[in-house]
Amino acid sequence: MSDTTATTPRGREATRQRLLDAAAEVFAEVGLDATSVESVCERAGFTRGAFYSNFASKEEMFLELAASVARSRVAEVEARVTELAGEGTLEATPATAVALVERVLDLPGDDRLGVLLMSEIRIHALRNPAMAEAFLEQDRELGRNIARMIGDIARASGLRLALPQDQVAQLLLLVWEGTMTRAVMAGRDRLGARDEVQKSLAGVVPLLIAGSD
Amino acid sequence: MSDTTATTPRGREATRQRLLDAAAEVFAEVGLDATSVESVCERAGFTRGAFYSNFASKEEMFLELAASVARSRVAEVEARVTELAGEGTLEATPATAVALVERVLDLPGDDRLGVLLMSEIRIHALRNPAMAEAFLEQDRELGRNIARMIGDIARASGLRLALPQDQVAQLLLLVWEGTMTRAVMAGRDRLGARDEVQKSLAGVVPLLIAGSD
DNA sequence: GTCTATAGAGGGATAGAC
DNA sequence: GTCTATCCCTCTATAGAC
Repeated sequence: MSDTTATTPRGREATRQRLLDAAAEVFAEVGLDATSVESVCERAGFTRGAFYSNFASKEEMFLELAASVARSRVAEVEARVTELAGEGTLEATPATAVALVERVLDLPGDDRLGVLLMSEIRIHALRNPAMAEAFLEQDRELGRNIARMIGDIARASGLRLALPQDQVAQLLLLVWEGTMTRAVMAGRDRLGARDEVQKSLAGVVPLLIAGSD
Repeated sequence: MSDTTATTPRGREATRQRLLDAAAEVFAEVGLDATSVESVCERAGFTRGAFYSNFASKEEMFLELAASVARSRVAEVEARVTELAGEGTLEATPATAVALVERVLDLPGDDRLGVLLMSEIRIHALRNPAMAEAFLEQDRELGRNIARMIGDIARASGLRLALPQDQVAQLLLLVWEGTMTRAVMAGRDRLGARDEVQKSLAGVVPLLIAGSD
């Protein structure tokens, strides 16, 4: 059935994944430098031997995790934008456009741990040119997808954008990120954070999408 | 002249300050956890003995540094807002208001190292409730001052705000921070970063301050 | 008040058993 | 492929000299 190339064909992938999942939690909770390989292994139910059989080092694993998170986020947003475009449910007023933006940007794992993990990735990107390039590329890719959605909404609804698509998209991402961060810092849970983000967007989005037709 | 209470009256304060300055750099460059007390002392021109004579631990020093940075930022912004109000130079159009906002928010030390240090402080605040409270209080205080300035400008210029003062202020801070972070990550120098921030603000500010009478 | 020396703990990475 | 044992280095924090 499944291809049995080496010794534990799907076991290896499963181990890698369990280690990566555990690492995502620990990295988020205490940061890369304060994370011991042992603590990751413990949470995943392995010992250090398994870790070093799958990853060259703690840093290499962090890079892989960051890349994986970036891919997931971009793919998820792209899928939602495409889905939205396919549904043809893009008619909106400046007020109801907020819900569409929320539907696209409310990513899975964008809870307390997710925000912490993204913050951890971001600060390492600030210090590491290679990571910075990858981070900014993810940011641009997210921006392109949001810009596409914004453009679709404006076109379908006869609304005029107050700023160029790209700038609107970057602004939305920035408001989302900043508001989420502040909400998490204030101890809001997932619902409370969503609430604050919605309030922020409800203020900003109508200014960006002015009615015209 | 100066009060000679103990042994080295102003020498002690000078040592503390040199250690704090050195620590600010190292914390920014590599992060709290990757910082060794030794590296801070080396940069300040001392050895570990001097450090532990002045600070209880690395963490305690970080807290003190974070508090000091927060105080400076709040004080600087407040001083500029008050200065601006005193000058009576608050007449502005939606376009020229950008320069006033810039003049207040372009803080000293808001270069690459400053952004890194604030990011480091922020991520620890995300993980530490006590630091979070202090960080959010600084944020609110900055917001109050910006809101005051925004209100003054609108009143003096006969402009109408598109959103409540507080929300406008928070949005400006958020745009400032997000744009600066992205600019630093892209490797922009101080001038390049200012440029990007100005472009962002030039887009957003006119939407927030709509002309009326 | 600052320096040198050192104790003591922790963690990254490797080697070899199974 | 995973586990156990271990090497070795780094770092925090303290004790005592000056």
